[in-house]
This record gives sequence, structure tokens and C-alpha cells, in this order.
Amino acid sequence: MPAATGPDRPGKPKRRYARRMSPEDRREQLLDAALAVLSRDGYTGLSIEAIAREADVTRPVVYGAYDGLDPLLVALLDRTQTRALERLLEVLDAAGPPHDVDAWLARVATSAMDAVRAEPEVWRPILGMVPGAPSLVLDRIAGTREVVRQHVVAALSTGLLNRPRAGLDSELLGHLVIATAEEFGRLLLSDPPPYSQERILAGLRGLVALLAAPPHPSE
Amino acid sequence: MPAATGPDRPGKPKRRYARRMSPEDRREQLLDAALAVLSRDGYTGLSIEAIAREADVTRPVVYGAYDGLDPLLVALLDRTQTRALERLLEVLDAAGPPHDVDAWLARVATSAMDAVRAEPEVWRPILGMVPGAPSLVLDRIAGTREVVRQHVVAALSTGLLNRPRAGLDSELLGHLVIATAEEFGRLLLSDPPPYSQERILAGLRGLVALLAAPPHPSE
DNA sequence: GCTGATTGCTACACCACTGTAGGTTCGTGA
DNA sequence: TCACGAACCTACAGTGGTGTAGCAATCAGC
Repeated sequence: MPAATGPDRPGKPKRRYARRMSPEDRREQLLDAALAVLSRDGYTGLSIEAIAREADVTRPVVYGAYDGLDPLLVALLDRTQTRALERLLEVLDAAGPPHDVDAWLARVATSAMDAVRAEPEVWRPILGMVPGAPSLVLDRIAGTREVVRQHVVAALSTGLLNRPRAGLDSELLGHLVIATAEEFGRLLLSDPPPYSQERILAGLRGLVALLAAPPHPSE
Repeated sequence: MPAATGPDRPGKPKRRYARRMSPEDRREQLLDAALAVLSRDGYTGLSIEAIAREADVTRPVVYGAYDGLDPLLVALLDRTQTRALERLLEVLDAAGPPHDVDAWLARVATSAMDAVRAEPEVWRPILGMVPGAPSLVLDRIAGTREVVRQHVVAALSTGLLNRPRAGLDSELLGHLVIATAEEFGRLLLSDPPPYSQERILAGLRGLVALLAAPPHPSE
């Protein structure tokens, strides 16, 4: 194959200028690029360099938008957290008040699972399914998780379980509710998915039926 | 401060030869070093270089013992998996047959928690508490977890819950049991520990009491 | 004590990523 | 149309890790 001797020599390909963007647009685009790299290569492959490549831009552009990888990651975490919590609130909002606990929970669970499956690239990192997560990320997730757990605990103790049962530690139970929800999420996003969404829902109903059953009225 | 002009010039400190070891001993020592690095710096800081430093040895020695970081990691995972499963078997063994399910579970849970707390550096990586775990590690953990889950499922369906209840999906329930156990483990190893071991045990008993309660005998 | 096999060390070439200084292109507004 | 500021690029020096070739110390057996 003869060397091309045209106006663009292979020696210095002279990169084409990337489309110009306002700082905000660039930032947003870079976060998208970072998320794409993350989904493809995990945190291990996430670097300023990789993000720049993904966005088809040179490194100085990235440094112009963010002061380094950590600030960029923080911004990505902010955006992800906001989106995730928005979705969850929408779900709770659309489900209305929990008059019939069983039906309400089925509605919430169904739409929550829909939401998770609709945006796997958002939820897989949250559920710990992306390899190489640094402590910055783990800490952030733990923090957010704790906030959500507080809400769950509040709901549990103010009697979403209609009869607050003696001997049940709602603080601790909150952890288990979260852990269970996360496990379900992971099952949903596994590849291939080991259980259908219906089966998971059925399992949940069975469990709740058990917990919500009245204490045996002997005596 | 005058430059030392003694027999050992600072220009070429001429590293002291490390103690010689048989290949097997060296391998074992390198795994220990790797585990130490892991506990201190996470997978992010885990490199051939770091392991060599920790073991006070040069890189070629490490390459002599293992063909690179991945094989070394696999060896470490093998060792960890063996140790962890050994401990769990010991616990099950010491607890005897589950005649009284409630008491049996309390015994098992107690000694399992003791075992976990006795070797945090073994269990923290298993429970996903060490940042930066690459997919090699995640996959391995998932595999082992699946094996353990199969046992749990078997126990569940052959009626460790004395009355096999209709409408309970033991396959799915197995996931939840594992997820719950892992969450408890994480709580135990958190720093600072948010709950005492007794409280966790109490929570577990409350939960089991609920699940094992006879279905309400109305009708 | 010598000697040879074994174990460890030094030194090198290489790669990927980090940050930054300084020149270049673009596009917008007068 | 032209000039100027904003946005982008090239190029370089620095860091830390990889893997290997070849030399040096050590120790076991004679």
C-alpha cells in the first residue's frame, strides 16, 4: 500500500477542530462521555484521557471544564444522584397514598423496576455492578443510601406496616429493606436476567403477605 | 547537614539482599503482602510494584513467583475462598443438627459473626468493602456466592423452615438470605460499627420468629 | 574452603496517563 | 470585512507502572 502523499500526510494528521461549545454544554457532554466509558470499561478504564477520546476532544478541553478526574466524578455523581432520586420520587408520587398496603407496594415495586430497567447505565453503577469503583464513589453511594434508609425507617415506624410489631428493630429492618431492594435491582440488571420481573414481584408479594399477616390470635 | 561519605554512599544505597526463600514460601509471603496492600490501599493501589515494596523485594522476584498481577490475584482469591469456606463449614459443623431451628440459627449466626470479626481483612474484600475491585474479583465473588446460595436454597426447600409455605419462591429467597447475611456482615465490619453484635442477633431472631410463626389459624 | 546452581538485584526500554505553556482556529459583533 | 476573545490544539516534561536481560550474592553439598 503506497504512502498517501496528498495534502493530509499521515505524518501529522492535524486533528480537525471539534465543534465549539459553551462551557455548560461541554460539561454536560463530558459527563455523558464519562458515563459511556464507565459502562463500557468500568472505573478502571476511566481517565481524563479516555473521556477526552470518547468525546472526541483533547485533554486540555477536559481540564478546562473540570479541575481533574475527581471533580468530574463528583459532578457525575451529583447528576446521577439527582436523576435517580427524581425517578424514585416520581414513582412514589404516581403511586398515591398507601391505603391498601399490598396493592400500593405492588404498584411501587412495578414502576420502580420499570424505572431501573429503563436506565441501566444509571443504575448499574449505583448497585455496585461496575468494576473498579474508587472510595470516592463508594462513600457517596453509602451516603445517599443512608438518606434513603432514613426515609424507609420513618415509613416503617410510622406504621406502613399497619401494626407496629413489638420486637422489630426498624433501624435494622431499614438496612434489610434497602439491601433487598438492591438485590432485586441487581437481579433485574443481570445479564442474562435470571428471573422475570413478574417472578420477582410475586416473590415480593409473598414476602410482604407473610410479614403483614396478623400475629397469631391464640390467647 | 553534611553528606555522609561513609562506606555506604547515598548515591547508590545498594539494596541489601532479601532473605532467600523457597518458591512456595515466597509465594505465600507475596500473597500476604498483597493482602496487606489491599487492606491499606484497596485494589487501586495494588500493583506488582506495590506488592514487591510491601514484601521488601524487587519486582523480578514477584515475576519469578507469578506470571503477573492477574495470576497473583487468582491465587489470592483461591486462598481467600478456601479460608472463608473453611470457616463457614467449621461454624456449621460446630453448631450440630438443626433440631430447634431458632436456637440453632442463633448459634450459627453468633459464631459466624465471630468468625467474620476475627478476620476482617479476609471478609471485607468478600463483602465488597474494598474499593477498586476489578471484574476478575467481582466475577469470582459472584461465582462463589452462587455456590453458597445453592446450598441455602437446598436447605430452604428441604424444610429448614419447618413448614414449606406455599407461595414462597425458595430460589429467590436464597438471594435475599445471602444479601441479608452480607448486609449484616458489612454492618459488623463498618467503622465505627453502627450496631452491636447482640442487636444484630436480636434483629435476626425477631425476623425469624416472624417467618416461622404458624400461619394464622383462623378458619 | 570451593564451586555451581539458585535466588535476588540492577538497569533499561517501553507504555499510558497527567498537567500545563503557548500557539492556532473559529465565530461573533462592530 | 476584520478584529478580538473564546475555545481548541500541539508539544513537552514529569510520574509511576510493566516486563525482561544480564549481572551479583548466597548457600548447599562436596
